[in-house]
Amino acid sequence: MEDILRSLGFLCLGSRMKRMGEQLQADTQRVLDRLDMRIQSSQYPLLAALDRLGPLPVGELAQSLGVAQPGVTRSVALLAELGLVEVNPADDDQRRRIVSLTGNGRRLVDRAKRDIWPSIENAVADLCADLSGPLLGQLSAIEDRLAETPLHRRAERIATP
Amino acid sequence: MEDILRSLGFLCLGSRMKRMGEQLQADTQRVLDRLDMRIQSSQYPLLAALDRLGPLPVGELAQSLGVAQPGVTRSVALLAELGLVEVNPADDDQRRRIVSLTGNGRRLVDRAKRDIWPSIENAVADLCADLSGPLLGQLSAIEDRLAETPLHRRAERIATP
DNA sequence: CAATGTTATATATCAAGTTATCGATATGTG
DNA sequence: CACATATCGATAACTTGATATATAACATTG
Repeated sequence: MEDILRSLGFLCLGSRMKRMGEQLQADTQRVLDRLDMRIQSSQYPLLAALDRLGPLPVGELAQSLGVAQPGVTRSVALLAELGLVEVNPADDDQRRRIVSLTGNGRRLVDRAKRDIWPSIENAVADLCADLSGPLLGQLSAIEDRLAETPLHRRAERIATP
Repeated sequence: MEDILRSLGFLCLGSRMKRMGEQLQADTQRVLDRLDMRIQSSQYPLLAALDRLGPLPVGELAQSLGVAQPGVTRSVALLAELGLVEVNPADDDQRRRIVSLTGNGRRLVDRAKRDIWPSIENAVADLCADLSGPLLGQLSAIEDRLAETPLHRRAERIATP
């Protein structure tokens, strides 16, 4: 069965990258599911941002993640519900709401950094290893490799030391 | 402001590709909006599939687009509402519903192929021109170029002959 | 040939992104 | 100081992807 997005080349690059991104996220989710991490893979970038940059107001969090502000508001509400982040008004400006990791959030991130992220990162690096040349060719290679060996099996194989 | 997805490299490749795909689709939409095409950019792959492969049942359409079947069912219902596609039961198997372009759909696709798709394709090709080397570097270059000159301005500059 | 199983599609629900808009707080100026 | 304007975040409505499940038609088999 012909893969239309692949055949259309540059014309549908956006749709194709979105599709690949979704597949990678879904595969990553399967890796996370095997451990008892019960949050969605899509929430990790927000936690990682707080880890790297420290407490941030909603707007700056949105900027550093490259998504629109309402998306961050929703994610923060969800993570606050789970007790992983908390929100406090800024001292100097009552409009700004500063998001920070809670103790539980901190522990989860530390554990993820130690036990999980390395194996995901290695699996994706393995997926993209030794690629070169034009973008469309690299994308095709990644799709082919992923069809052959899904990401969660690569994460098994490449156990973290 | 640090771009977290970029900093995280392979770990968040899925989120990053999804984000880039969404931006490309949104930019493409802006190109389409300037003409009087009033359908969403995300519907074009389905129309292109019917154009290239001819009438297809829902399931095969889903496979050739690389998306799940319910998504196709919904898109088809929408395009049928607009009078661009029609659905008929297969002769031999009453379960299969064959999707095909209507006269209006055919005309829209022909017009898009002549007037619009080439300029989008050229704009994206321009965006990706002269890239080589590792994937992450190419993605960064595309993000940088897109921030400097959005796709819809590239489509203006590179008028189709 | 009736019962059971399989397949194709539709429907329901959820997730996560978007834009547009509202309310509350800051800010700046006449 | 008061009022107009700007900014921050929340909310609503929509889009489009996903999965799970229901329904209807076909296939198989005892």
